[in-house]
Amino acid sequence: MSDKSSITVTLPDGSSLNVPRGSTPADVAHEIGARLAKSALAAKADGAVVDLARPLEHDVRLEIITEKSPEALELLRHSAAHILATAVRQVRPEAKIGFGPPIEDGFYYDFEVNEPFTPEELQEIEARMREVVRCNDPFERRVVTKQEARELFRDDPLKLERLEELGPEDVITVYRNGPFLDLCRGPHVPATGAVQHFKLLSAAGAYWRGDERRQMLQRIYGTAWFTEKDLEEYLHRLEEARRRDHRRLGRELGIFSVHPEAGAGLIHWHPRGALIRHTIEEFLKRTLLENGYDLVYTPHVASEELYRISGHIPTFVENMFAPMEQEGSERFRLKPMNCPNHIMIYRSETRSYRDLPIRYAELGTCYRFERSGVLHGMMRVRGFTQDDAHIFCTPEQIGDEYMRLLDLVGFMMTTFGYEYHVVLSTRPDKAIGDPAVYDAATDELRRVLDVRGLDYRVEEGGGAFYGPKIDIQLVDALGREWQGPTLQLDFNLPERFQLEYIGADNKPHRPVMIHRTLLGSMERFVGGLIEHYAGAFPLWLAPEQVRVLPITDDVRASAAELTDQLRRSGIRAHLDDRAETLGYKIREAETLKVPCMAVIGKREADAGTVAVRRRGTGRKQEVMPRPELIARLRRELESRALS
RNA sequence: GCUGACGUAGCUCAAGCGGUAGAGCGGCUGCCUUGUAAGCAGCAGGUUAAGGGUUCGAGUCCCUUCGUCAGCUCCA
Repeated sequence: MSDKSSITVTLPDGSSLNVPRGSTPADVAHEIGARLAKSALAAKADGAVVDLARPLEHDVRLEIITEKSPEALELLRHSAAHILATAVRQVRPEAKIGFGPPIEDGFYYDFEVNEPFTPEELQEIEARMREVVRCNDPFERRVVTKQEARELFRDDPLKLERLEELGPEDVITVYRNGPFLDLCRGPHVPATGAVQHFKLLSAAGAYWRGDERRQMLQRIYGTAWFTEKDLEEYLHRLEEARRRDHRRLGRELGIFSVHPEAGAGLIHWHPRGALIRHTIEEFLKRTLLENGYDLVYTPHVASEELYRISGHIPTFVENMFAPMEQEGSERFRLKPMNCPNHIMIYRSETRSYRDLPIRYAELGTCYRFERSGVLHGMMRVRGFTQDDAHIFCTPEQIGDEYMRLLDLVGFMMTTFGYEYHVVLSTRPDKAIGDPAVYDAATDELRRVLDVRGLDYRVEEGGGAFYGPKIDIQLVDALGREWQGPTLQLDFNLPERFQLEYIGADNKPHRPVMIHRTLLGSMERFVGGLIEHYAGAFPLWLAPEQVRVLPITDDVRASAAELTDQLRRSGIRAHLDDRAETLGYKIREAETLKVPCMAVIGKREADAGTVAVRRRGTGRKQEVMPRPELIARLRRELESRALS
């Protein structure tokens, strides 16, 4: 119990402390120990993160935030953003300040400036930031009235705009560090000196408030960490991502190319890439047939009428290629998606409840006119082949179908070596139809996820207007997340196309549809795999599985024979009988990331053996009888082993 | 689409203030017959992205178009 002049502070370990009213978390940290006082950055008071210098007025549960705390990096980066703005104001006194939040792995700050920042200027700004850090100015919080704030930011129109959105119930706070003052909710680290390990990364335009109709500001990105080691590790991760870039590896490994003459965003699959794709497609189709899907093919163009019925015109037009005009004919469109065509097939006969579920799958090639600025290697293109399927079923079958889908997703992702997260998206405000139907379906998806024991995140209101969905987020070898499979329920298209099936009651009923993709598009999926594997595809996917390397011309025949044996066993093998040294041939095979090198010298030719060197293992070779090599490779292929 | 940067041989990159476009790798030819990540030599390869302009003279300066990259906005 505390009297009027003191308050009780309860610490995370359950112990409590009496301190004078108005003490700060810094005081409390000091009370606990000198070490903690030194490492304290901020505090969590009754769950809310506050500054170390914020006076405590009531009894409170208090937790001191240090580098180790989960909130700490965000705090550090937010303060780093202020330091950035401080420096920018020195270099560009005219700069108007926008927002400067922490983001994953770093921070940014948006400025309205007369001229965009140059790379050299970024270096200068970074140098000035180090000055600001050296000054170790405290971050001082102050509560102000709206009128005061208007006065303080009278030269910063962007801040004023934000200010006017604050309501009377909002506490308006400003933070000062040295010469720099910002309208900011905080909290911050105690002083600029806490931000030691940082680097500015890039500058680029960014629309004010993310609205392309508003003016473009100049955004500077940076990263900040608590230790030099963390910073270096992060920069190393960026480097690693560059090293794995599918655009670079795609060219070096002979996987794909794009050509201005042929059109931006249109992928040309080279033989090696085509073989990877073929292997995946074959595996996928076999799996789908085993799982009760029917394969279909539908045309690449369709009459505009189809998209008027589906509703894609007008909602999707800006993503579609312009119509093709034909004399004496209706207008045609390149298809941007496969669903309307699959619906045509469904509608081609009267369906009975006994036929359902019907699962149509197609590797359907679609074309979308993506805005030029978004094109990116194989990941974002204008022509792509979707691993698409549409399941038509009764409302009662939804749960069962999702159960099967989740199993299939798990199988596929494990096969390619991806970890994944599951996200359930629920009804948004703009949803059509009976909310009860939408919610019941959502509950069913929830139940299915629970039955399968999957951990999942819920994105409230994140669903499409036409139905809830389950999204799968892939985690690749670098820990980056990618949009993976999506399992989208649709109440809308069956309605628009007036789909029916005859029920057991001999009356027509409306089926529901599930749009699902497991791999997304072949382009994006293979692009992702290149980066996931860093170009080193596992044996079963590698376009060239074995390279046979004769050391001299004398053993060429023996090596050619082995190549034939491998090929007859269903192994993709090539003979490299060029007049080059073994070292040269090995270097090239390693560069192309061929999983297995089979070396034949005089010893091996005489003994009928082969010296096997696996990719990336250096000089460690293993000599074995040739049938054994074939048997081992066969086993590895059949298991689709990942390494 | 927007902002900025960039576009030189197949690839990676050079070419003060505007003054005859170079190198390595790769390719081809020949020699070498090679034992675990680059053997030696020679040769070919360019309307400097395309188009226009300024200039005695443009890879270099200006404009337009196309493309690429970093972001923004938007999505398989």
